[in-house]
Amino acid sequence: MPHLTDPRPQLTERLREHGIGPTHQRIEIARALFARMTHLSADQVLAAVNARHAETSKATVYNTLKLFVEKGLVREVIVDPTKVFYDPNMAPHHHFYDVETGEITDIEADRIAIGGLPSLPPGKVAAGLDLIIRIRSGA
Amino acid sequence: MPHLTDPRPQLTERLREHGIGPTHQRIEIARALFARMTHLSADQVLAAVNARHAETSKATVYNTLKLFVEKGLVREVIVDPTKVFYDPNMAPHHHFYDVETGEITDIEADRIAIGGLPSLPPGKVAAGLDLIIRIRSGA
DNA sequence: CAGGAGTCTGGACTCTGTCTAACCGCCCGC
DNA sequence: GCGGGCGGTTAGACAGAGTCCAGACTCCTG
Ligand SMILES: [Mn+2]
Ligand SMILES: [Mn+2]
Ligand SMILES: [Zn+2]
Ligand SMILES: [Zn+2]
Repeated sequence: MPHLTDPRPQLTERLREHGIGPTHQRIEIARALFARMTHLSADQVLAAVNARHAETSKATVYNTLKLFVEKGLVREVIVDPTKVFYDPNMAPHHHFYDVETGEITDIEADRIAIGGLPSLPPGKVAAGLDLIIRIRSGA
Repeated sequence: MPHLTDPRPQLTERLREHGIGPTHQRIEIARALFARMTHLSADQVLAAVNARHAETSKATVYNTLKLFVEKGLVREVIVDPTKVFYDPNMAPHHHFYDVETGEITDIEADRIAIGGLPSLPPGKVAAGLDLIIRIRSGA
């Protein structure tokens, strides 16, 4: 009996709740994201999942991350022009992005008030609102 | 005598104000951006500059856009995970991003009030604040 | 005219992400 | 048990954005 509870049954349940068939690879990818609760790139997910021994291909990591986004299990964070990060925190929130280190930090949404949002162009609906505060080490 | 005034002297002056030596290629790249006053990708700049006949290499377009950003002549807009857009509008402002068409539209900064910004991590200074409203065609 | 700093360039290269066609594994009907 | 079917996985080829490099060009200066 492991000291800490095995997270896999919880992850399996979470995948099912989102209409995602829980395969071995999908559970491991979800575990990489939800165990750390940090912002990981596809490459970092691939490395994390295959850390002990090769389990999952690059194609499956990309396919699965796209599926997770479609199903609302994780969201994309677009701050670095060279790669997408995946965020297991689905609560409304914003981000600090350190342009020197690449570090991404959450900002709780209710700490920030955004007022006077303009009306959307006709026939359009909002699909998301991203607020990114770019920071660097002090002058 | 051309019907409209030649924009090149004005562009030359603008480059000099930013400490950028005004070469032929740099003037043409600046013209592509400031004549249109829209958000262009590096590829679109390359195409615009070479529309009549080949004038400027891909390497020079990338080098020059990076130089323009360093010198504060234009800014990057990071909304599309596959490419960077360059924005000649340096006034503080935000963006609509249509996730279906890729269209980027400006939102004047003074229409939006952002309150309760959290204190920055210690030793860090703000390098920029980006607000992106992702939109798509209505349900 | 020689030297040198700054700039420009083709093309090779890297990296992220996509695609394809084969393959695997599980379930289900027989 | 046996044969299909079907969703899922895979290696590796491929595509596109962006970088790097070594050579060439431009222009100024001594
Ligand atoms: Mn890129
Ligand atoms: Mn990319
Ligand atoms: Zn986050
Ligand atoms: Zn803009």
